[in-house]
Amino acid sequence: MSTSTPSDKPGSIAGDFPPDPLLASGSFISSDTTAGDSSANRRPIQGVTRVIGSGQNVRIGMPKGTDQVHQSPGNSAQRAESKSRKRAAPGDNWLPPGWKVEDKIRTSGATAGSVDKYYYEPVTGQRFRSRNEVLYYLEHGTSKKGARKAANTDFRSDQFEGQGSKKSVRKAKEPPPPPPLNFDFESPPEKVSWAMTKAGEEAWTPFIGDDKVQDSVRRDWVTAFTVITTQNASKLSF
DNA sequence: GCCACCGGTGGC
DNA sequence: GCCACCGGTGGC
Repeated sequence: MSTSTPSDKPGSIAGDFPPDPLLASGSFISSDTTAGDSSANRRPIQGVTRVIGSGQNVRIGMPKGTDQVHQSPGNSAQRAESKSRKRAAPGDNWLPPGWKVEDKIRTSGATAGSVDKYYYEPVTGQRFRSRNEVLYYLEHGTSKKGARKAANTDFRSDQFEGQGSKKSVRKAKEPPPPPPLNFDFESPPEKVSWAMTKAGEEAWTPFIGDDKVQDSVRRDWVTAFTVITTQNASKLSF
């Protein structure tokens, strides 16, 4: 019983939304969709899964009365974050707004009971298996391994970049193009307004003045934000 | 010892 | 061939 009342918020505004997604790191509201049947589930036996918005971390399930640790988030979530190898993400604070995290609990095998985390890109629904994969995607705009396919179908091709160019057809193996981090830190937009274009959806569209910000630009923002907060967090001096 | 990450594989 | 899942490992 998903209870996502589409019609609440009596006098909900419509003009100026306060929080700029780029500034609010882990805060995000997500209606509890996916009741566990939508699409992913081809196998007969499957573990409990839980999709949540970024910013929180829920762990549920527990095959067989195994009494596992009762997670106690506490505040130890600010330990080592510098290293880029393992054990890097305390929480999911590094996740850009809109991304979903799915905790999948294994139900069989020698590792039954352990949890796998999957990250979903908000627009395409692409799935990633680790923080590294997500960061790579954010920075390169593509995943290393030809991407596992998307689950969603909310494509929104950018309607620009004319230049009548012939879009290179993705070659099987081709080193990713130069770092696509395009953000002018020197002179960022003075004001950005975010409007919800689809009620009930997490589709916020940025506007600068009356001009809609290109989706590709929006992505650059996300990338810049992520890069900064995850790789240079301690040395900000812009 | 814990746990994030990724390789590899088996089912569809 | 695609995709979800498990196994195993290496870093902490």
